[in-house]
Amino acid sequence: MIAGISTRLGPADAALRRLRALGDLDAAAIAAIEAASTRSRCLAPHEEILSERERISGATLLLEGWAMQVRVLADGRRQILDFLLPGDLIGHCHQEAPVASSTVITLTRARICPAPDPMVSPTLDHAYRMSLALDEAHYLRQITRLGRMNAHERTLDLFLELYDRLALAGLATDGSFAMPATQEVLADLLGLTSVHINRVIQQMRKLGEIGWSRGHLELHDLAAQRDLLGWHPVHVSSRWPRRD
Amino acid sequence: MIAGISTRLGPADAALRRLRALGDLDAAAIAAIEAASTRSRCLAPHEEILSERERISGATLLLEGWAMQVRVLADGRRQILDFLLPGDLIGHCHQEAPVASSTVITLTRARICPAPDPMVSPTLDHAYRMSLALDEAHYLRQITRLGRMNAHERTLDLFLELYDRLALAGLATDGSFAMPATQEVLADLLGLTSVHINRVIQQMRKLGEIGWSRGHLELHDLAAQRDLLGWHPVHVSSRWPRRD
DNA sequence: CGCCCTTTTGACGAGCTTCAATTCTGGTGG
DNA sequence: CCACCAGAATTGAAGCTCGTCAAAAGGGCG
Repeated sequence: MIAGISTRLGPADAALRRLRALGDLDAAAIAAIEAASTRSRCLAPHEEILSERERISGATLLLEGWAMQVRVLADGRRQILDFLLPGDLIGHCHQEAPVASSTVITLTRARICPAPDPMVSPTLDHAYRMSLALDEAHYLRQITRLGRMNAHERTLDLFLELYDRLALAGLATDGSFAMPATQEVLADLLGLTSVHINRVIQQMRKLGEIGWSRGHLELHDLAAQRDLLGWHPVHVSSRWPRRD
Repeated sequence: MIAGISTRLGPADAALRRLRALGDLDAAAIAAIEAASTRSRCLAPHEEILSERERISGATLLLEGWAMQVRVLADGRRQILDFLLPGDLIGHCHQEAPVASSTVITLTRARICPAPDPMVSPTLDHAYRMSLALDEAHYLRQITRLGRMNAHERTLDLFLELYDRLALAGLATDGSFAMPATQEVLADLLGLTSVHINRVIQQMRKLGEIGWSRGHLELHDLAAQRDLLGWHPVHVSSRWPRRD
């Protein structure tokens, strides 16, 4: 079992919570996820899950821990495209003979398992599609962050995104959550240097916007920060439509 | 007919070429596209095709002209997320009851039609999936551009992307293509100001990297520029697998 | 021909980077 | 239990890229 994660819950617990939040799952879907999670395997930090431009064998479900999609330029500059959190799908895509569009590396110790086939239940298929739509929303948000926000806004906006995403999996409440990324990792995601991120973070602490110590992040006024950044709930689609 | 576009070709010509480049289309697919293109309609520049957070009625196919996915911050800052070029699908997504993830506006005069239902042919369905995968690749490329490239690299990288995308639809050859975007539009896509874009462009002209006048852009050494930026062909998937 | 949008230019300032050194922290072994 | 170590956070000084403001020049279309 991974340190810092409750042992009273099944290994798929957070992931299951997230998928259920994306759409009601029927018994078949839940059983399939629980079955898949028994074939999970544990990864150390910085282990590669997918390699850019290599074939993907099948979709993977991230059960515990964080991972990141990464792209590295010829001269070594690194851009982190997105974080992957418990319950996120890795290498899930739209086509046969798929090829990884980016490298995926664990950030922390992590547990993964093969993602159950969406054919087992239309509700699971729906949840997967929602997950894909959310991925796209995250990319668009990241583009906006990098293109048109300053360092302070980028950092705050990222924290708000992480809070909402982790809350889906039950891993964040009351504006606070476990934050395993280093400032250097944040810098590579936000298109900044770790030195500058550090200065921004210190200012945010001074202003009382956040608290961050020992891997635990606290957002002090969610509502105020959200409308500072023009937040509105991500709403990619309605719930799984029920037949009346 | 739209000025500057050959009148000897059907209105769906460039779009059809692009989709055929994404995977061999069978007769049913081609017929469906040609049928859909007879129900096309013409839009003026700056007309809205989709509105963020509103319901999408169905996917749209861009036949001629350019459009752009846009997001506007509360204080008016604008980020262009991506350009949409002839043959691109608009509002194509993974789920029922879909909601637009961003606003889509025409950049030039444009012609659109309802995208034919992918159910008419598995080859068409495959082309649509390829198109989705390419969209994702464009987002990731845009994130990398904004996060880890300087102004000069961003501009060059964008031009190379546009060249490759337009070439798919037969709208670019020998390193040159019609470029309808203003420098201000480029700035809003590349996360810069139009003043700075202007200075970068002038430098590129002086260095002999590009020529750009009267809406026509020329890249002077594709190969050299490509490996300057670590280019490699976008390869999201194999062609439609043929049954042996 | 004249208007409006786009491009271009200049001067100045701010935000972020770079480099380098120092302090802190959590984990390890004696 | 404490000394030690490596990675992470922090600090300072200096400089460059890019933004801002403002004004002028160009170019296409009615």
